[in-house]
Amino acid sequence: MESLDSILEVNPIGRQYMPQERIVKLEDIRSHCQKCSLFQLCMPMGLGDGDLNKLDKIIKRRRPVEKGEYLYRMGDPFRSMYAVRAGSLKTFTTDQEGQEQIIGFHLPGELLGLDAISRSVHTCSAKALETVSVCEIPYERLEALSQEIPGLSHHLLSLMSEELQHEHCHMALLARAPVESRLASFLVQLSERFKDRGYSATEFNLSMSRNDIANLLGMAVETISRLFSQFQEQHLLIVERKHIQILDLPQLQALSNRCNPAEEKDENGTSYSAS
Amino acid sequence: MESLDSILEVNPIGRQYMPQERIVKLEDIRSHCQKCSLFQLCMPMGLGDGDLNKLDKIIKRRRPVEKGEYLYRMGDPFRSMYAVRAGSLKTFTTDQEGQEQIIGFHLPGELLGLDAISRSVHTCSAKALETVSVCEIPYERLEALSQEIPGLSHHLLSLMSEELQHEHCHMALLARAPVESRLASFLVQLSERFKDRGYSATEFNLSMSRNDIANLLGMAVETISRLFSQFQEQHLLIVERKHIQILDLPQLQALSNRCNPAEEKDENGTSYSAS
DNA sequence: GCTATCATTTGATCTAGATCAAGTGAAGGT
DNA sequence: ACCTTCACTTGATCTAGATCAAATGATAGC
Repeated sequence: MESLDSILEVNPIGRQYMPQERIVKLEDIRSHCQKCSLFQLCMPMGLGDGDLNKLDKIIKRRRPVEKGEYLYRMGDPFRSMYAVRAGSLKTFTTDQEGQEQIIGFHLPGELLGLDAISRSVHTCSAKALETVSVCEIPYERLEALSQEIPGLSHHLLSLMSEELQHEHCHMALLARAPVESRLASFLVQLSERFKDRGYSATEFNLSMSRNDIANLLGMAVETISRLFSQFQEQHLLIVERKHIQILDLPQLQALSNRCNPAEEKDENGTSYSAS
Repeated sequence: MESLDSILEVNPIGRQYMPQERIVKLEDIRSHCQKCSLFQLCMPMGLGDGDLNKLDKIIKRRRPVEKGEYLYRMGDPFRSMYAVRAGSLKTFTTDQEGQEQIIGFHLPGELLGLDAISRSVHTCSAKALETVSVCEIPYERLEALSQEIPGLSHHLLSLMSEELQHEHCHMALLARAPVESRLASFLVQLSERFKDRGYSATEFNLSMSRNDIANLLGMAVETISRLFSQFQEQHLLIVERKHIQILDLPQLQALSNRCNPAEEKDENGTSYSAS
């Protein structure tokens, strides 16, 4: 019996968002972090075989989550973190008026749920954008394990710290960037994430609706639509429905004037002036 | 010789932003987490005396950072975290064009630097808004300590998770909220933080400029100014220069329609529809 | 295959909030 | 005490992007 890993691996480029065609019997699956092609993404530490086995043992597999279903909801008790194996999700909060605010989209190899640690309650909801397969990692056991495996808790901190950095960029985007930069930035980021996962950086499918993109980027659906058309006219990309082909990645990167480290240029004298 | 703790404690309400009037000789200060009035804020774990002493030993005190000076800069190697003892700072990133994006303001009892863990380089700069006194916590030693003190690394994770939650709220604010809500939300949050620190929830001084507030909230200075005037006309508050007196906190809370958990109302049938 | 529903596109307006342009007032340096 | 500078306020305009309004195309259920 084939594991989901290999199914994921044989998925042709740009098709990682297609529903799985094969049905995998739950009882036949073992987690096998060691063999998981995503391992480097979700737990990239220098673990020995023994440690890997320990980690392996606490990881549970869940029944795949179908498109539109929740992995967890805001307010649910926090018991586990999740690593995406295949498919994609969105996480979002809901305010008093029921207005949804999307926090992010999550691709294979990414961990979610880390924001719930402090309150032991999920502070956002996670909903499948398409059929999703996840590894469930009971937090209590992970924490116990981190006493045994040095470096594990540093790794978790490191992951959260990266998430914080990413959100800082996103804040800058929402606070200052014009709409073109926002969408460009979104696309460049997606492109990078696909590349990291071994997929094409220039051709992929969007699993989320225009509405979701608009929501994430703090703009109206219509604006997203117009921008896609505009980018296409400018020969930056070709878009057809969910399918994106990027033609001019450098130009998109230029547009997405991201809040990059701005590479230490310490020769400016303005530094110490109070503002 | 008086420690900074007691200086902080005797500061009259609403004056925590005033520069310290006393000069404290560095060599006379011991950290003394045990006696620090802020301890509950920065390290609220159930630590025994032994553990407290261990923590105490690794904490260094730095020369106060004067207004306008940097505690650290984006790109600096990450070696320590910092706990604010007195005064306040802002953290911000700088993009390629030198545009600054403020991430947040930091009050006594708050930790900063956690976002730098993953890259071992600071990803934002921290600048004093007024004279600031901080405890420096060398990260390497803290990490070593977390092997000895169970709960310490959970606490760090918990702190970061809270920061993530806060930034999710802030993202929702930037993405959707009208300007009145943004400023109201900012003020309500400040009020809560002051209250948590034992200060007045309704009367305080802003250590940051209108410009900084505008930057944080993604709007123009002029808009901030107009809103302060408007809120004053509506008798929500009295503002004079840096000094704020909140008259109608409930109304401000109502305005700041924050991305609150929206208290589980699970009876809605729309839940499982794909979006 | 047919139909209802929903996502997306495109065009036409409208407006919240930015930008521009003067003032005004505080604070800090000499 | 005076001057310079810089933070803040207030008013007038301008515009990016939202909202409103159709039309079109895709998808799912029957």
